[in-house]
Amino acid sequence: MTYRTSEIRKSMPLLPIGTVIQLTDLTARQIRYYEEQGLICPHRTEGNQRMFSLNDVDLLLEIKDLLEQGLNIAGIKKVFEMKKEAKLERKLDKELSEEKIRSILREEMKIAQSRSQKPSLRYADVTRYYQ
DNA sequence: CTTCTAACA
DNA sequence: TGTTAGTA
Repeated sequence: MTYRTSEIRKSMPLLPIGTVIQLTDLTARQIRYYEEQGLICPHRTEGNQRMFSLNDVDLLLEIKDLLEQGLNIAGIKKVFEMKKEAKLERKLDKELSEEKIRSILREEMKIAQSRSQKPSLRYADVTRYYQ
């Protein structure tokens, strides 16, 4: 299973608030309040009922943990924003390295083609990973 | 019976 | 944050 499909599963809104209460030991009041403060954003059904994903549960457990460590809502917001920035940076780094790999493969193919009309074994290997 | 919003002794 | 009232 790919990383992306597992992320889709974790983002799928499946749990009603009652289940989340059991999973987190938070009260309904607390969960709704954290949403009101913008820390979480659970999906809503047609009947306006909240449906939480596994990611939402993880987020709530993290909120609970940070709260127990003495942080207030504002502090938690800052922590989340920092994580968001860190994710963005890692994404940019990843994209850069992938582009780097592609450019190397392009060079490899040029070299391989200039040496013979028939693709070399190495050239065949390379093309499997290119586009 | 569960969940939602709004309000407050 | 707890709790309650009145809904859906």
